[in-house]
Amino acid sequence: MSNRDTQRTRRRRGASQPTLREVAEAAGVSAITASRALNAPERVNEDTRARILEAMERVGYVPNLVAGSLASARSRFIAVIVPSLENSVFIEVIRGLQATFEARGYQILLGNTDYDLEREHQLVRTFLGWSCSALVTAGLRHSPACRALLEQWDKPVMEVMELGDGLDLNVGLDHREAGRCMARHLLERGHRRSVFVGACLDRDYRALMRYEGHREVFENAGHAAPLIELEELGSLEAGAGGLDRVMASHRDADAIHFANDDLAAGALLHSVRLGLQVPDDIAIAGFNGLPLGQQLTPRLTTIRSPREAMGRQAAEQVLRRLDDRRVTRRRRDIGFELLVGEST
Amino acid sequence: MSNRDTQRTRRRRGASQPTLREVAEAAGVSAITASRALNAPERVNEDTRARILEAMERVGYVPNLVAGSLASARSRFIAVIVPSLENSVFIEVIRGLQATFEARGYQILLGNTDYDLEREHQLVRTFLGWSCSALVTAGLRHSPACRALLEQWDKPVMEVMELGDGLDLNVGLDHREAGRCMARHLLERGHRRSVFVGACLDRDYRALMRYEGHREVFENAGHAAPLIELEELGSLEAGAGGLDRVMASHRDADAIHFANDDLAAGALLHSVRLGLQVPDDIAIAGFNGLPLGQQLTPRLTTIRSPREAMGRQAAEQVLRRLDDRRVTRRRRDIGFELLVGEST
DNA sequence: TAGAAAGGTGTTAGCGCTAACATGATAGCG
DNA sequence: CGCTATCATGTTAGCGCTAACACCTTTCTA
Repeated sequence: MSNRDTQRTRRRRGASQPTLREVAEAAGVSAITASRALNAPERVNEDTRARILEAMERVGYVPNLVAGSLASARSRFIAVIVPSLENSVFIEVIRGLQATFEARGYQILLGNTDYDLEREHQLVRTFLGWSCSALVTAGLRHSPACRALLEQWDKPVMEVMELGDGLDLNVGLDHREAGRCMARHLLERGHRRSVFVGACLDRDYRALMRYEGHREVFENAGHAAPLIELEELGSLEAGAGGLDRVMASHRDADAIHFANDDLAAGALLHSVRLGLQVPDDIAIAGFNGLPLGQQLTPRLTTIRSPREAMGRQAAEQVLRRLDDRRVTRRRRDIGFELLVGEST
Repeated sequence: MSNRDTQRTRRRRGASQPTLREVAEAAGVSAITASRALNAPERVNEDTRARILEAMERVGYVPNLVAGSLASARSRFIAVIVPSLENSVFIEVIRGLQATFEARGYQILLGNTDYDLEREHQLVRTFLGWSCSALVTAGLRHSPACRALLEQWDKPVMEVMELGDGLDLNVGLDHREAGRCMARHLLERGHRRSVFVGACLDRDYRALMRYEGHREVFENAGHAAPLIELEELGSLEAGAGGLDRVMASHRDADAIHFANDDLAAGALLHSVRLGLQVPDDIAIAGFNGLPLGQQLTPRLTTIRSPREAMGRQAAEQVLRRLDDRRVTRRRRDIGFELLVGEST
């Protein structure tokens, strides 16, 4: 008796939530049967299961998922790591991931690196500590320590956004080719003196890859491929500023290839204020295929990348793996589409 | 010996990650000291701590946060529940929350209800099962069961977006008053025949509150306050369609008060295509204060709500509570600002 | 009709960590 | 010098759940 009292004083939570054991007692079964009623219904007799569910309802049982994860050494978490939440591009990928994973009962753990590889490493460590079922990260670049950590991890790792030699699974598009594609289009339209305008290209290295594709095409055709780098990653205001800078420094430019649609749309809107005719005075092209570009007059020429679909496909590949089904291709090119508007 | 063998065969994970116990052995201390080296450094001698950290580094220790949470009955999770990820408004709030919580070492668990209160209840149950430290949810409306669950929960609950009688903490703005504010502005500018255009007002009930404020002002001034409801929540295309519908059904309208900036901007861009003069032929007003509206010509009259700041303030209030500091006001009006452009 | 297979449930022993209490050493004090 | 206070560390006992195995019953098979 005194022994029992001692034990009781050492309990952490006096009046905590009802536990599975209490539910089991209320239903006249063992704890493991109650556990199975939730996690493996097909292994429990139907009547027994109904009795257990009724007991759960009655006592107000809320499963302790932390305890379940510890015991089973897995959680229904999917770690998702992106470099930024400012950029609508990542939001759309997240949306695709979230919809697909949530429908299958997985919970997303969202991490934001702010374009810092060290921060990514730290997030990966934290997420591994949560026994995630899989990890999805934007991009193929990681710190060596982070790469090592992920390589020795035995669960699916998915890298999205770009295409290349990845750790495990990969769904993305070829940014260099996208840059080439737009450059070819500009040449076809007769624009020879095109300026590429990007921002923070050290962090937004996918935009840099697009520039490299652009430069390759222009230089192969015997033209220069000047580059202007802005300070702000992607906003309408920055795009307006970009147009001003091109007008000031490249007075003979006949086209601007912007790193993204936010910049391009900002420039297009600004061109109205400056009284410039697009594309006659200057052509404007973007990247992303945002709806805004299609609502402007003239419509923005851009490249649409299926971002939500990318998230969805990535999630499906990961789920295949989690279901122990064969993953047909570890690397999957999601492609892109040139949308020709009247701005070029 | 045979006993030990039996035990060994019953282990779940043969070659699992190194545990705290192994780190402790490597450093020549007990497990609890190693635990304290991470979670309560001030309670461990500096040299001992350095030795432990070095051992962790050496063996590649990754803390098992699931086990820690189970033992301590708390996690560093903050549940965040929003009705949609399509709407940039929620994204911005999430950004504010995320930045503030992440800086303090909390991890956000993001849930999307798709405007379904039953789904919200389910998410709340799941999140409580993860021993979250606090819960942030968008809006004051919940299912009765969900409300009951949250009321008996003993951790901070924060409701954001709107202002009113909440469960616990509340940071938001008065949408009815915002609707009144814009309506007064329209009257001041001489617009008497104003149409309110919203979308899915059963789900976007905050927009409905703005309409009610709008109607109150117009009716008190002796004018009608017609309402048109669109099918799509907020997109440029839907806004263009909204303008068409107003032109078709209210030929004498002199102003359109849109439920949000996406719709309003869509209409403004469409007005160019229709050859309408804004505001002379028709005035256009929005809500949200998106950057896009300020880049259009004419600039969009709208109401700016400080959404990222709302997220940040909400997070700070919750952190105060978690730090056991006094929360000065449980309800906090974040306010709004009328941005007058040339579109009215 | 014996034996195997399948179905349904229970017992036991942890998962890896930390709360609570315990202990020993050192410092501070009159 | 004995007393308490503080610091640094250790021992013990779970947190609530599920994997692994065990066992009994019922059904199927040859």
